[in-house]
Amino acid sequence: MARAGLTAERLTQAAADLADEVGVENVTVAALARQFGVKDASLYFHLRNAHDLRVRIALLALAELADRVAEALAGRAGKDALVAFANAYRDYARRHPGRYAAMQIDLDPETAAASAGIRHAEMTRAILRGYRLSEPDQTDAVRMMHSTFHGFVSLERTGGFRHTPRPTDESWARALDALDAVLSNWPSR
Amino acid sequence: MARAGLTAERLTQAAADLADEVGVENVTVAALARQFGVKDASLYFHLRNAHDLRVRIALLALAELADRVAEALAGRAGKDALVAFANAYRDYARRHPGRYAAMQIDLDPETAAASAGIRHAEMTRAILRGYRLSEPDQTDAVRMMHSTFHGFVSLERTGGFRHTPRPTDESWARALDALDAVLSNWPSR
DNA sequence: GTAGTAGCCTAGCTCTCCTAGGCAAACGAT
DNA sequence: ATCGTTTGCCTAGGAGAGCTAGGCTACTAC
Repeated sequence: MARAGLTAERLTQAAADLADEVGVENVTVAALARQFGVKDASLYFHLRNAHDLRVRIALLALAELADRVAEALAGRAGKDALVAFANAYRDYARRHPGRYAAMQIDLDPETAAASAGIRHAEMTRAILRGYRLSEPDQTDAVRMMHSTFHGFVSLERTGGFRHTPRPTDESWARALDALDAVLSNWPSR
Repeated sequence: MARAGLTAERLTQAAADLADEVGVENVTVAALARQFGVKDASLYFHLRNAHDLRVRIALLALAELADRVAEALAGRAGKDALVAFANAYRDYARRHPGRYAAMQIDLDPETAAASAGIRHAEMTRAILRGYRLSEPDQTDAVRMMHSTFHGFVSLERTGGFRHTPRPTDESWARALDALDAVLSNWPSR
Protein backbone atom coordinates (compact mmCIF):
# COMPACT_ATOMS: atom_id res chain seq x y z
CA MET A 1 0.00 0.00 0.00
CA ALA A 2 1.37 3.38 -1.04
CA ARG A 3 1.26 6.08 1.58
CA ALA A 4 -0.71 9.22 1.02
CA GLY A 5 2.05 11.49 2.31
CA LEU A 6 -0.08 13.52 4.66
CA THR A 7 1.26 16.38 6.72
CA ALA A 8 -0.50 18.90 8.91
CA GLU A 9 0.34 21.58 6.33
CA ARG A 10 -1.13 19.72 3.35
CA LEU A 11 -4.22 18.89 5.38
CA THR A 12 -4.67 22.48 6.47
CA GLN A 13 -4.28 23.75 2.93
CA ALA A 14 -6.83 21.27 1.60
CA ALA A 15 -9.16 22.02 4.50
CA ALA A 16 -8.97 25.74 3.73
CA ASP A 17 -9.84 25.11 0.08
CA LEU A 18 -12.68 22.89 1.20
CA ALA A 19 -13.90 25.63 3.53
CA ASP A 20 -14.04 28.08 0.63
CA GLU A 21 -16.11 25.62 -1.37
CA VAL A 22 -18.58 24.29 1.17
CA GLY A 23 -18.25 26.59 4.19
CA VAL A 24 -16.25 26.07 7.38
CA GLU A 25 -19.14 24.45 9.19
CA ASN A 26 -19.03 21.66 6.62
CA VAL A 27 -15.31 21.09 6.91
CA THR A 28 -15.28 17.75 8.64
CA VAL A 29 -12.46 15.39 9.41
CA ALA A 30 -14.29 12.69 7.49
CA ALA A 31 -14.73 14.84 4.37
CA LEU A 32 -11.10 15.86 4.43
CA ALA A 33 -9.98 12.25 4.75
CA ARG A 34 -12.18 11.34 1.79
CA GLN A 35 -10.40 13.92 -0.35
CA PHE A 36 -7.12 12.20 0.33
CA GLY A 37 -8.55 8.72 -0.17
CA VAL A 38 -7.79 7.90 3.41
CA LYS A 39 -9.74 6.85 6.49
CA ASP A 40 -10.75 9.57 8.90
CA ALA A 41 -8.94 7.93 11.80
CA SER A 42 -5.65 8.43 9.96
CA LEU A 43 -5.90 12.19 10.22
CA TYR A 44 -5.72 12.11 13.99
CA PHE A 45 -2.08 11.31 13.60
CA HIS A 46 -1.63 14.85 12.24
CA LEU A 47 -4.45 16.73 13.95
CA ARG A 48 -5.54 16.78 17.55
CA ASN A 49 -9.24 17.01 16.78
CA ALA A 50 -11.80 18.69 14.54
CA HIS A 51 -11.54 22.01 16.35
CA ASP A 52 -7.79 21.97 15.94
CA LEU A 53 -8.32 21.64 12.20
CA ARG A 54 -10.48 24.75 12.11
CA VAL A 55 -8.00 26.70 14.20
CA ARG A 56 -5.30 25.76 11.70
CA ILE A 57 -7.45 27.08 8.86
CA ALA A 58 -7.90 30.32 10.78
CA LEU A 59 -4.17 30.73 11.36
CA LEU A 60 -3.44 29.99 7.71
CA ALA A 61 -6.00 32.58 6.65
CA LEU A 62 -4.66 35.22 9.04
CA ALA A 63 -1.15 34.73 7.67
CA GLU A 64 -2.30 34.80 4.04
CA LEU A 65 -4.37 37.89 4.58
CA ALA A 66 -1.50 39.65 6.34
CA ASP A 67 0.68 38.88 3.31
CA ARG A 68 -1.85 40.29 0.86
CA VAL A 69 -2.33 43.41 2.90
CA ALA A 70 1.41 43.95 3.33
CA GLU A 71 1.86 43.65 -0.42
CA ALA A 72 -0.97 46.06 -1.14
CA LEU A 73 0.39 48.53 1.36
CA ALA A 74 3.94 48.66 0.03
CA GLY A 75 5.00 52.17 -0.93
CA ARG A 76 1.69 53.81 -0.14
CA ALA A 77 0.68 56.34 2.47
CA GLY A 78 -2.31 58.34 3.63
CA LYS A 79 -5.65 57.70 1.98
CA ASP A 80 -3.93 55.73 -0.73
CA ALA A 81 -2.73 53.26 1.89
CA LEU A 82 -6.12 53.18 3.58
CA VAL A 83 -7.88 52.27 0.36
CA ALA A 84 -5.27 49.70 -0.61
CA PHE A 85 -5.53 48.02 2.80
CA ALA A 86 -9.30 48.01 2.73
CA ASN A 87 -9.55 46.62 -0.78
CA ALA A 88 -7.02 43.89 -0.11
CA TYR A 89 -9.00 42.95 2.97
CA ARG A 90 -12.34 42.88 1.19
CA ASP A 91 -10.95 41.06 -1.84
CA TYR A 92 -9.53 38.33 0.32
CA ALA A 93 -12.79 37.89 2.18
CA ARG A 94 -14.73 37.62 -1.06
CA ARG A 95 -12.33 35.25 -2.76
CA HIS A 96 -12.02 33.08 0.32
CA PRO A 97 -15.31 33.12 2.20
CA GLY A 98 -14.56 29.91 4.07
CA ARG A 99 -11.11 31.05 5.16
CA TYR A 100 -12.55 34.40 6.20
CA ALA A 101 -15.28 32.76 8.23
CA ALA A 102 -12.70 30.53 9.90
CA MET A 103 -10.82 33.65 11.01
CA GLN A 104 -13.80 34.61 13.15
CA ILE A 105 -13.59 31.66 15.50
CA ASP A 106 -12.38 32.41 19.00
CA LEU A 107 -8.69 31.69 19.36
CA ASP A 108 -7.47 31.16 22.88
CA PRO A 109 -5.23 34.05 23.97
CA GLU A 110 -1.85 32.38 23.53
CA THR A 111 -2.73 31.06 20.07
CA ALA A 112 -4.01 34.48 19.09
CA ALA A 113 -0.83 36.11 20.36
CA ALA A 114 1.26 33.80 18.20
CA SER A 115 -0.92 34.37 15.14
CA ALA A 116 -0.56 36.81 12.27
CA GLY A 117 -3.35 38.84 13.86
CA ILE A 118 -0.59 40.89 15.44
CA ARG A 119 0.75 41.81 12.00
CA HIS A 120 -2.70 43.12 11.07
CA ALA A 121 -2.70 45.41 14.06
CA GLU A 122 0.78 46.68 13.24
CA MET A 123 -0.11 47.38 9.64
CA THR A 124 -3.28 49.17 10.62
CA ARG A 125 -1.23 51.38 12.91
CA ALA A 126 1.19 52.01 10.05
CA ILE A 127 -1.63 53.47 7.99
CA LEU A 128 -2.46 55.88 10.76
CA ARG A 129 1.02 57.40 10.62
CA GLY A 130 -0.28 59.36 7.64
CA TYR A 131 -3.00 60.82 9.83
CA ARG A 132 -0.82 61.90 12.75
CA LEU A 133 -2.87 60.49 15.62
CA SER A 134 -1.38 59.91 19.05
CA GLU A 135 -2.55 57.54 21.76
CA PRO A 136 -5.15 56.75 22.82
CA ASP A 137 -6.80 58.15 19.70
CA GLN A 138 -4.70 55.84 17.59
CA THR A 139 -6.05 52.73 19.26
CA ASP A 140 -9.59 54.01 18.99
CA ALA A 141 -9.08 54.77 15.31
CA VAL A 142 -7.55 51.35 14.64
CA ARG A 143 -10.53 49.73 16.28
CA MET A 144 -12.99 51.78 14.30
CA MET A 145 -11.26 51.04 11.02
CA HIS A 146 -11.14 47.34 11.69
CA SER A 147 -14.76 47.37 12.80
CA THR A 148 -15.86 49.09 9.63
CA PHE A 149 -13.94 46.73 7.38
CA HIS A 150 -15.01 43.60 9.15
CA GLY A 151 -18.57 44.75 9.62
CA PHE A 152 -19.03 45.74 6.01
CA VAL A 153 -17.49 42.60 4.57
CA SER A 154 -19.36 40.41 6.97
CA LEU A 155 -22.74 42.02 6.34
CA GLU A 156 -22.16 41.99 2.60
CA ARG A 157 -21.42 38.29 2.74
CA THR A 158 -24.42 37.30 4.81
CA GLY A 159 -26.69 39.37 2.61
CA GLY A 160 -27.34 42.18 5.08
CA PHE A 161 -27.31 44.75 2.29
CA ARG A 162 -29.48 42.84 -0.11
CA HIS A 163 -32.72 44.68 0.56
CA THR A 164 -31.44 47.90 -1.01
CA PRO A 165 -30.56 47.96 -4.72
CA ARG A 166 -27.59 50.34 -4.33
CA PRO A 167 -24.37 48.57 -5.53
CA THR A 168 -22.24 47.65 -2.55
CA ASP A 169 -19.08 48.75 -4.35
CA GLU A 170 -20.36 52.31 -4.27
CA SER A 171 -21.22 52.16 -0.60
CA TRP A 172 -17.81 50.68 0.10
CA ALA A 173 -16.05 53.53 -1.69
CA ARG A 174 -18.10 56.09 0.25
CA ALA A 175 -17.38 54.33 3.53
CA LEU A 176 -13.67 54.64 2.78
CA ASP A 177 -14.11 58.32 1.96
CA ALA A 178 -15.92 58.73 5.24
CA LEU A 179 -13.20 56.91 7.15
CA ASP A 180 -10.54 59.05 5.51
CA ALA A 181 -12.47 62.17 6.42
CA VAL A 182 -12.92 61.21 10.04
CA LEU A 183 -9.31 60.07 10.43
CA SER A 184 -8.12 63.36 8.96
CA ASN A 185 -10.10 65.21 11.55
CA TRP A 186 -10.40 62.85 14.49
CA PRO A 187 -12.80 64.16 17.14
CA SER A 188 -10.64 63.81 20.25
CA ARG A 189 -11.84 64.99 23.59
CA MET B 1 -48.04 9.89 30.45
CA ALA B 2 -48.42 13.64 30.77
CA ARG B 3 -47.61 15.63 27.68
CA ALA B 4 -44.85 18.16 27.71
CA GLY B 5 -46.91 20.79 25.91
CA LEU B 6 -44.33 21.67 23.32
CA THR B 7 -44.84 24.34 20.72
CA ALA B 8 -42.49 25.82 18.17
CA GLU B 9 -42.51 29.06 20.18
CA ARG B 10 -41.57 27.48 23.49
CA LEU B 11 -38.88 25.46 21.78
CA THR B 12 -37.45 28.50 20.06
CA GLN B 13 -37.42 30.48 23.30
CA ALA B 14 -35.64 27.68 25.15
CA ALA B 15 -33.24 27.20 22.26
CA ALA B 16 -32.38 30.90 22.33
CA ASP B 17 -31.65 30.76 26.03
CA LEU B 18 -29.57 27.65 25.46
CA ALA B 19 -27.67 29.45 22.71
CA ASP B 20 -26.79 32.28 25.09
CA GLU B 21 -25.46 29.77 27.59
CA VAL B 22 -23.51 27.34 25.44
CA GLY B 23 -23.23 29.02 22.03
CA VAL B 24 -25.36 28.49 18.93
CA GLU B 25 -23.08 25.82 17.56
CA ASN B 26 -23.90 23.72 20.60
CA VAL B 27 -27.65 24.15 20.30
CA THR B 28 -28.64 20.68 19.22
CA VAL B 29 -32.01 19.09 18.80
CA ALA B 30 -30.97 16.41 21.27
CA ALA B 31 -29.89 18.91 23.94
CA LEU B 32 -33.11 20.86 23.53
CA ALA B 33 -35.18 17.71 23.86
CA ARG B 34 -33.28 16.82 27.03
CA GLN B 35 -34.25 20.16 28.57
CA PHE B 36 -37.90 19.30 28.09
CA GLY B 37 -37.46 15.72 29.28
CA VAL B 38 -38.48 14.48 25.89
CA LYS B 39 -36.96 12.36 23.14
CA ASP B 40 -35.27 14.18 20.28
CA ALA B 41 -37.51 12.58 17.69
CA SER B 42 -40.48 14.32 19.30
CA LEU B 43 -39.17 17.75 18.36
CA TYR B 44 -39.42 16.99 14.65
CA PHE B 45 -43.13 17.32 15.02
CA HIS B 46 -42.59 21.03 15.71
CA LEU B 47 -39.39 21.71 13.77
CA ARG B 48 -38.39 20.79 10.24
CA ASN B 49 -34.77 20.13 11.14
CA ALA B 50 -31.81 21.42 13.11
CA HIS B 51 -31.18 24.28 10.69
CA ASP B 52 -34.78 25.37 10.98
CA LEU B 53 -34.29 25.60 14.73
CA ARG B 54 -31.35 27.97 14.31
CA VAL B 55 -33.23 30.11 11.83
CA ARG B 56 -36.03 30.43 14.36
CA ILE B 57 -33.55 31.61 16.98
CA ALA B 58 -32.24 34.18 14.50
CA LEU B 59 -35.72 35.49 13.74
CA LEU B 60 -36.56 35.69 17.42
CA ALA B 61 -33.36 37.62 18.08
CA LEU B 62 -33.95 40.02 15.20
CA ALA B 63 -37.42 40.79 16.52
CA GLU B 64 -36.25 41.20 20.11
CA LEU B 65 -33.40 43.46 19.07
CA ALA B 66 -35.71 45.58 16.93
CA ASP B 67 -37.95 46.03 19.97
CA ARG B 68 -35.08 47.11 22.21
CA VAL B 69 -33.81 49.53 19.63
CA ALA B 70 -37.24 50.99 19.01
CA GLU B 71 -37.67 51.53 22.72
CA ALA B 72 -34.26 53.16 23.07
CA LEU B 73 -34.94 55.40 20.11
CA ALA B 74 -38.28 56.76 21.29
CA GLY B 75 -38.31 60.54 21.54
CA ARG B 76 -34.69 61.01 20.57
CA ALA B 77 -33.09 62.63 17.55
CA GLY B 78 -29.67 63.46 16.13
CA LYS B 79 -26.61 62.24 17.97
CA ASP B 80 -28.76 61.38 20.95
CA ALA B 81 -30.65 58.89 18.80
CA LEU B 82 -27.45 57.56 17.26
CA VAL B 83 -25.93 56.82 20.65
CA ALA B 84 -29.14 55.30 21.99
CA PHE B 85 -29.44 53.01 18.98
CA ALA B 86 -25.81 51.97 19.16
CA ASN B 87 -25.87 51.25 22.87
CA ALA B 88 -29.08 49.25 22.65
CA TYR B 89 -27.52 47.23 19.86
CA ARG B 90 -24.28 46.58 21.73
CA ASP B 91 -26.07 45.82 24.98
CA TYR B 92 -28.24 43.24 23.34
CA ALA B 93 -25.27 41.57 21.70
CA ARG B 94 -23.42 41.39 25.00
CA ARG B 95 -26.34 40.15 27.03
CA HIS B 96 -27.32 37.61 24.41
CA PRO B 97 -24.19 36.37 22.66
CA GLY B 98 -25.85 33.21 21.40
CA ARG B 99 -28.85 35.03 20.00
CA TYR B 100 -26.56 37.59 18.41
CA ALA B 101 -24.44 34.90 16.80
CA ALA B 102 -27.57 33.22 15.49
CA MET B 103 -28.52 36.46 13.76
CA GLN B 104 -25.44 36.13 11.58
CA ILE B 105 -26.51 32.96 9.82
CA ASP B 106 -27.54 33.34 6.19
CA LEU B 107 -31.28 33.63 5.85
CA ASP B 108 -32.67 32.81 2.47
CA PRO B 109 -34.04 35.95 0.78
CA GLU B 110 -37.75 35.38 1.43
CA THR B 111 -37.19 34.55 5.08
CA ALA B 112 -34.99 37.62 5.44
CA ALA B 113 -37.62 39.78 3.79
CA ALA B 114 -40.24 38.58 6.26
CA SER B 115 -37.92 39.10 9.23
CA ALA B 116 -37.52 42.03 11.58
CA GLY B 117 -34.33 42.90 9.72
CA ILE B 118 -36.45 45.29 7.74
CA ARG B 119 -37.40 47.18 10.90
CA HIS B 120 -33.73 47.65 11.68
CA ALA B 121 -33.14 49.24 8.31
CA GLU B 122 -36.13 51.55 8.79
CA MET B 123 -34.99 52.63 12.22
CA THR B 124 -31.47 53.26 11.03
CA ARG B 125 -32.89 55.49 8.30
CA ALA B 126 -34.96 57.28 10.93
CA ILE B 127 -31.80 58.26 12.76
CA LEU B 128 -30.41 59.78 9.61
CA ARG B 129 -33.32 62.20 9.38
CA GLY B 130 -31.45 64.23 11.96
CA TYR B 131 -28.50 64.45 9.63
CA ARG B 132 -30.35 65.54 6.50
CA LEU B 133 -28.88 63.09 4.00
CA SER B 134 -30.55 62.31 0.70
CA GLU B 135 -30.17 59.24 -1.49
CA PRO B 136 -27.91 57.58 -2.31
CA ASP B 137 -25.84 59.02 0.53
CA GLN B 138 -28.45 57.84 2.99
CA THR B 139 -28.07 54.21 1.96
CA ASP B 140 -24.30 54.48 2.08
CA ALA B 141 -24.47 56.04 5.53
CA VAL B 142 -26.87 53.38 6.79
CA ARG B 143 -24.51 50.70 5.57
CA MET B 144 -21.53 52.31 7.19
CA MET B 145 -23.31 52.73 10.51
CA HIS B 146 -24.48 49.16 10.54
CA SER B 147 -21.01 47.96 9.55
CA THR B 148 -19.39 49.87 12.37
CA PHE B 149 -21.84 48.60 14.97
CA HIS B 150 -21.74 45.02 13.85
CA GLY B 151 -18.00 45.02 13.27
CA PHE B 152 -17.19 46.51 16.64
CA VAL B 153 -19.51 44.26 18.60
CA SER B 154 -18.39 41.21 16.71
CA LEU B 155 -14.67 41.90 17.12
CA GLU B 156 -15.16 42.76 20.78
CA ARG B 157 -16.89 39.45 21.32
CA THR B 158 -14.34 37.28 19.55
CA GLY B 159 -11.52 39.02 21.38
CA GLY B 160 -10.18 40.99 18.44
CA PHE B 161 -9.41 43.96 20.68
CA ARG B 162 -7.79 42.00 23.47
CA HIS B 163 -4.20 42.71 22.56
CA THR B 164 -4.49 46.40 23.46
CA PRO B 165 -5.24 47.39 27.07
CA ARG B 166 -7.45 50.39 26.17
CA PRO B 167 -10.98 49.85 27.58
CA THR B 168 -13.36 49.02 24.77
CA ASP B 169 -16.05 51.28 26.24
CA GLU B 170 -13.82 54.27 25.54
CA SER B 171 -13.14 53.18 21.98
CA TRP B 172 -16.84 52.61 21.48
CA ALA B 173 -17.69 56.12 22.66
CA ARG B 174 -15.05 57.60 20.32
CA ALA B 175 -16.32 55.52 17.42
CA LEU B 176 -19.78 56.97 17.98
CA ASP B 177 -18.32 60.47 18.12
CA ALA B 178 -16.53 59.77 14.86
CA LEU B 179 -19.71 58.44 13.26
CA ASP B 180 -21.62 61.50 14.40
CA ALA B 181 -18.93 63.75 12.95
CA VAL B 182 -18.87 62.02 9.60
CA LEU B 183 -22.66 61.87 9.34
CA SER B 184 -22.85 65.59 10.13
CA ASN B 185 -20.51 66.30 7.30
CA TRP B 186 -20.95 63.44 4.87
CA PRO B 187 -18.36 63.49 2.09
CA SER B 188 -20.62 63.18 -0.96
CA ARG B 189 -19.22 63.38 -4.43
C1' DG C 1 -68.85 7.52 24.16
C1' DT C 2 -66.43 7.15 20.22
C1' DA C 3 -63.74 8.83 15.97
C1' DG C 4 -60.13 11.45 14.73
C1' DT C 5 -56.18 14.06 15.35
C1' DA C 6 -52.27 15.70 17.79
C1' DG C 7 -48.34 14.65 20.59
C1' DC C 8 -44.93 11.85 22.13
C1' DC C 9 -42.95 7.26 21.89
C1' DT C 10 -39.49 3.30 20.24
C1' DA C 11 -36.60 1.47 16.80
C1' DG C 12 -33.25 2.05 13.75
C1' DC C 13 -30.51 4.09 10.02
C1' DT C 14 -26.50 7.24 8.63
C1' DC C 15 -22.93 10.22 9.72
C1' DT C 16 -19.38 12.48 12.47
C1' DC C 17 -15.80 12.43 16.06
C1' DC C 18 -12.51 10.02 18.35
C1' DT C 19 -9.68 6.02 20.73
C1' DA C 20 -7.16 1.69 20.84
C1' DG C 21 -4.50 -1.35 18.92
C1' DG C 22 -2.46 -3.70 14.54
C1' DC C 23 0.43 -4.06 10.53
C1' DA C 24 3.33 -2.53 6.84
C1' DA C 25 6.35 0.79 4.59
C1' DA C 26 10.35 3.64 4.99
C1' DC C 27 14.72 4.40 7.00
C1' DG C 28 19.07 4.25 9.73
C1' DA C 29 22.57 1.39 11.48
C1' DT C 30 25.20 -2.49 11.20
C1' DA D 1 21.59 -6.82 2.43
C1' DT D 2 18.97 -7.20 6.63
C1' DC D 3 17.32 -6.07 10.86
C1' DG D 4 15.08 -3.27 14.26
C1' DT D 5 12.69 1.18 14.89
C1' DT D 6 9.88 4.60 13.77
C1' DT D 7 6.27 6.45 11.09
C1' DG D 8 1.94 6.27 8.64
C1' DC D 9 -2.15 4.39 7.62
C1' DC D 10 -5.24 0.63 8.73
C1' DT D 11 -9.54 -1.88 11.08
C1' DA D 12 -12.76 -2.07 14.79
C1' DG D 13 -15.78 0.05 17.56
C1' DG D 14 -18.22 3.29 20.86
C1' DA D 15 -20.66 7.67 21.76
C1' DG D 16 -23.60 11.10 20.18
C1' DA D 17 -26.08 13.87 16.62
C1' DG D 18 -29.65 14.15 12.82
C1' DC D 19 -33.52 12.29 10.94
C1' DT D 20 -37.40 8.84 9.31
C1' DA D 21 -41.02 5.43 9.86
C1' DG D 22 -44.40 3.73 12.23
C1' DG D 23 -46.91 2.80 16.79
C1' DC D 24 -49.50 4.00 20.83
C1' DT D 25 -51.98 7.31 23.80
C1' DA D 26 -54.00 11.53 25.42
C1' DC D 27 -56.96 15.01 24.23
C1' DT D 28 -60.98 17.20 21.35
C1' DA D 29 -65.09 17.44 18.82
C1' DC D 30 -69.12 15.71 17.87
